[in-house]
Amino acid sequence: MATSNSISYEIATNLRTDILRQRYLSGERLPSERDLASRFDASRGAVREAISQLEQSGLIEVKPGGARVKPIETASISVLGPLMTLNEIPDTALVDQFLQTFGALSALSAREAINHASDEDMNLLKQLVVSLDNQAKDFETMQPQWRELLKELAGIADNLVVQLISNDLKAHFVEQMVRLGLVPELRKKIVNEVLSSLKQAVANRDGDLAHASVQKYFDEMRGAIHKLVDAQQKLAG
Amino acid sequence: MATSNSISYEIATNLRTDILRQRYLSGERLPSERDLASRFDASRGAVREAISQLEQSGLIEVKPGGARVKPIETASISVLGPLMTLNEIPDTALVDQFLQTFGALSALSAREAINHASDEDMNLLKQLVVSLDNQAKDFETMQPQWRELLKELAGIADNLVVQLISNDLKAHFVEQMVRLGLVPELRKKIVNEVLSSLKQAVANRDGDLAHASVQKYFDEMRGAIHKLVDAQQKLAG
DNA sequence: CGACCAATTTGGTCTGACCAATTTTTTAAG
DNA sequence: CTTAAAAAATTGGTCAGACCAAATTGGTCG
Repeated sequence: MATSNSISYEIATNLRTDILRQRYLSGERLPSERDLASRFDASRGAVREAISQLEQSGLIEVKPGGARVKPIETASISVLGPLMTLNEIPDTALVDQFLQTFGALSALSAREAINHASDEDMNLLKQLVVSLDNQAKDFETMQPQWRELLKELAGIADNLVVQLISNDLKAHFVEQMVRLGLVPELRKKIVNEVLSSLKQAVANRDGDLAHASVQKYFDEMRGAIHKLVDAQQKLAG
Repeated sequence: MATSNSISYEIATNLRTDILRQRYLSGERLPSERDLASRFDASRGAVREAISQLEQSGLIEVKPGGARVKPIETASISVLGPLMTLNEIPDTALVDQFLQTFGALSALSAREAINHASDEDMNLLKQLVVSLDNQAKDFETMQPQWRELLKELAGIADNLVVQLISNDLKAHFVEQMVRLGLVPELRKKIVNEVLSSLKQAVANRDGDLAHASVQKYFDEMRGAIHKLVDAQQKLAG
């Protein structure tokens, strides 16, 4: 959890929030380390560690003379989580973009997994899919098994790049969604269709069908979450 | 450039390499900060900054008592670049995985861009595609324009998540490919097909076709690079 | 052999200092 | 008054030495 206590962590969080909230605009200079140290009532060392983190996440560029804020678009994925929790209600567009992207990567994993799975892998996948299909079709009960399935698919696909990306996305995003209580209501009809085609894909070793199935599931989630967030936003006025 | 000079950067690079080379195995404890300081002939502060970077990239977990190495699969994308440059000849599977993943994301961008582009955007895209088509079909001359096109597509698609991921992938990977002299030889026939369908996609606002075209281009690259790396590996024995 | 306790080690933080590069201010020249 | 050069102040990079609390280690005792 990256030393979730610790002064430097606190400072980094504070500065990151300020930058993402555009309290420091892109191109602007950050206060000097000495300033920040006294402002946060900490030592320069602690401030430097915090700044080092922000630098590695691409939010600032620090060089002799001063540290400057960089445009958000040039940052690293690690800013996604903080960006998500900036407001009580998450940014609809951002959530949608996340689901779209994560969906594409998951679908990719699914295709590759099915195409390259060993017989043993296939048996495991069959079990998981059947078990998913035999369950109540509401999001919350299915979610853990979906994650298990996706994790298994990722493992079988054995694509380190996707895996690393997914780490970042999950670490910095998925948990936030759960924390924010974003529980979408999926249409049973669609879910059944997805599960059905997924079973078929596993049975016939049809990677493309698996790809399409997973894609469809994420698209359904996108729609559902969109509605949900819209509703939340109306409540909040 | 993340303060590419600086002692702490050097230390971080050294330790990262050691970890990726599995000189420190997963679960193992790293030497203490004081040890590392004397070993690198640096101050503890510098070592701490280096360690802070490794921690943020998910390679180690540091807590009172000692820092432990984590399994690579749980790391962040930022380790891709270092992983790529570990050996003179890049890991074939890794390059392939990268192209597959980056291709999927680019294809996604292309579809979304075409589907949501303004008339102005479309005109720009038309220009870029035509300009690409009017060119020699070898990789090196086309590459800059391809990157320009992909960048433009990403901008129009306006998917921050994809953008951030691409930043990491590019920063930590693409430049390494260029540096390693990985210049694939694409088949002109395929490239022409891709460009042709891409033109058509732009002309007809066909997002799915754009998706398929970009995908096809990356697939061709995968094949070409695969051959190329194989050849290099044979040379190196 | 296992449970318990003291000594040691380790990370987290602080203070204060020095250097080189950069920025800002002052000064001098046109 | 503008501009260019020089001096002063600021800033990041690094170091040394110190203290604390948590964790590890090693020895001791039941």
